[in-house]
Amino acid sequence: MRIGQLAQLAGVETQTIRFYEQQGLLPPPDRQDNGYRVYTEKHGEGLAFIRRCRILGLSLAEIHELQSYQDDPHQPCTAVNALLDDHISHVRSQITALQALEKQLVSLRASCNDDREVEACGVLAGISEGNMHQQ
Amino acid sequence: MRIGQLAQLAGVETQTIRFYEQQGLLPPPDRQDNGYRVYTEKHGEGLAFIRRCRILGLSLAEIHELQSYQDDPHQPCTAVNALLDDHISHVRSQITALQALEKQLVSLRASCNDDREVEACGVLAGISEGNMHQQ
DNA sequence: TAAAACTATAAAGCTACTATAAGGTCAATA
DNA sequence: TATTGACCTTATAGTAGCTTTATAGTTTTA
Ligand SMILES: [Zn+2]
Ligand SMILES: [Zn+2]
Ligand SMILES: [Zn+2]
Ligand SMILES: [Zn+2]
Repeated sequence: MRIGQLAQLAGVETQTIRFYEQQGLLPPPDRQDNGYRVYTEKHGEGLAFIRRCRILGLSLAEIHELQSYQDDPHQPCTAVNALLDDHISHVRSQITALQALEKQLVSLRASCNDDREVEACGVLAGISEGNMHQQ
Repeated sequence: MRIGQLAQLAGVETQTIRFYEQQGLLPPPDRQDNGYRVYTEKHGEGLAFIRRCRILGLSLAEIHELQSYQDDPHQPCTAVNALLDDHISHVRSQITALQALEKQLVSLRASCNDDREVEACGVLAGISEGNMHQQ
């Protein structure tokens, strides 16, 4: 299987596959005489794993870490679970931060109705005057 | 006022100020004979405006847009308000996406207790098997 | 046979900075 | 006077995760 077909199966661009190889997330495949990469089903599974991790918001470094655990199947899986716990708290703190932000933005927006001149815009005034309760 | 003092007042690094100048967000200040930048209070206000926008999560492009509205103070402020509305919906959709993500991650995490081997880890199995209800 | 479609590598671009390098300027000190 | 230290200058590279572009070689199709 060549790179284009693998890309189509996985729903990614060919460059993304080469990028993952370069980053050490996909093992370098064999090459044909002309230099074309030849992929096996294993590569397909590896790529699918990476993509599902990315959909879950895991960084390439976190994926790399998961892969290193997979290479040692008889270790306890504590580290895997811990990685996920950490990631969940990443996500939760992002949510919290964004919710606080949303509140600020909504209150800022409420300080202006349309049909004003820029000079009198409540939004711009709110930003300029800096009466933003931080954090 | 030189760059270091302005930086301290605004709570940013000097490089950040030069960066904003380079990006066209801060007007190029006058220079002393030795080439040092000399800032006025106007620059301080401009920088404070940018920083408050950044705290609100606005991109440099959005800030640039806001500045262009400020240059035309007698226009109606509809566009300003619209920009903020757009940004609020950016933030809201990020929140929604992250909340969905959190759900997936929590359910994935629940599929494993500690004290298993990596081979039998419910988390890794959950990712590998791809039984993730997308979006 | 010639164009279309595919593959290859290398390098730049994206965001919003941050960090590093290599050097010039200035006031105070030894 | 020489030197230290704090400040300033520009230019360049690094961060994350790709995407885009450039340039070129190969295979497939019309
Ligand atoms: Zn994470
Ligand atoms: Zn307004
Ligand atoms: Zn926005
Ligand atoms: Zn586990």
